[in-house]
Amino acid sequence: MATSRTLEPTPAPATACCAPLTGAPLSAEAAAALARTLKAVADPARLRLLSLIATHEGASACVCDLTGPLGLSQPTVSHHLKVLTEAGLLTREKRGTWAYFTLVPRALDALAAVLSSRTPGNAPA
Amino acid sequence: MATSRTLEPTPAPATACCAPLTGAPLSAEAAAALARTLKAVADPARLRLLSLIATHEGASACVCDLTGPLGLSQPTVSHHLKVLTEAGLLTREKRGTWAYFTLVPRALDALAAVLSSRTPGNAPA
DNA sequence: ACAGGACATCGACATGCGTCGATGAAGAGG
DNA sequence: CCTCTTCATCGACGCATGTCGATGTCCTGT
Repeated sequence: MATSRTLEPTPAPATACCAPLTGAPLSAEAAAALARTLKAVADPARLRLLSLIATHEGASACVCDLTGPLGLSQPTVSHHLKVLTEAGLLTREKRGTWAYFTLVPRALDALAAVLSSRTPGNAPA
Repeated sequence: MATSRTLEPTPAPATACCAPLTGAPLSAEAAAALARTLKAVADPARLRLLSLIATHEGASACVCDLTGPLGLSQPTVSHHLKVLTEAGLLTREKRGTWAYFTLVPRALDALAAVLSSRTPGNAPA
């Protein structure tokens, strides 16, 4: 629904950037944004997808490589991959007939940093 | 449905303990357990609850302290606190008429550690 | 004993979400 | 040109979940 069409594939910037969570009370907007990203990860199928892609050769895999291990239909896998991509956790690259999905390196770490009380120390890169 | 009834209030031990996620493919059971804990956190109201309790004096708060800032009804807040408690993220302590909720120190960090590719290095304690 | 406050539970409602089969679009190959 | 494979989208179904008002339980204070 929304207004009309969301053409941008990644409206959410992976995470609310930097909210310690245990440091200061979250605003309603920050909580909603963070929850949206967390909801993308809080699913068994999507967790396994992230894990499968991460451990795959080259850290990238196509849909046909994932339907088997997951035991889900191709449309369902495609749907989950879209959710993860829109959450900023995966990138899609079309190579000929195949679509290869690669996980965004820093995305999961950023999400983890928000949850933990942290002290990130230094910028990783 | 599961089998029948889960009488134990905390069936999930906060997290699947130690699953790098980006290290080896998750099993269906591990993914389900991890998703169950993540689902408890993937909610705006519950994220704000965690944040409010963490930043509260003594890192513990009663229900009456939380309904106001959240803007939700008392039964709803009580429900969310129950979900967080059953996920192993909060502990409930009844003091007289009031019920004080405190967040389990290591729980969020453990969850964050599973998400990030990490390198735990040393036990944080 | 009685009244009042704090919290949990119950039942109900609306919405969201995961899953599938069927169909459509895009490219590779004979 | 035609066919086959790969993937995305559509429509639909059923279950899970967030929210509330009403009610019940426990404790405190008069």
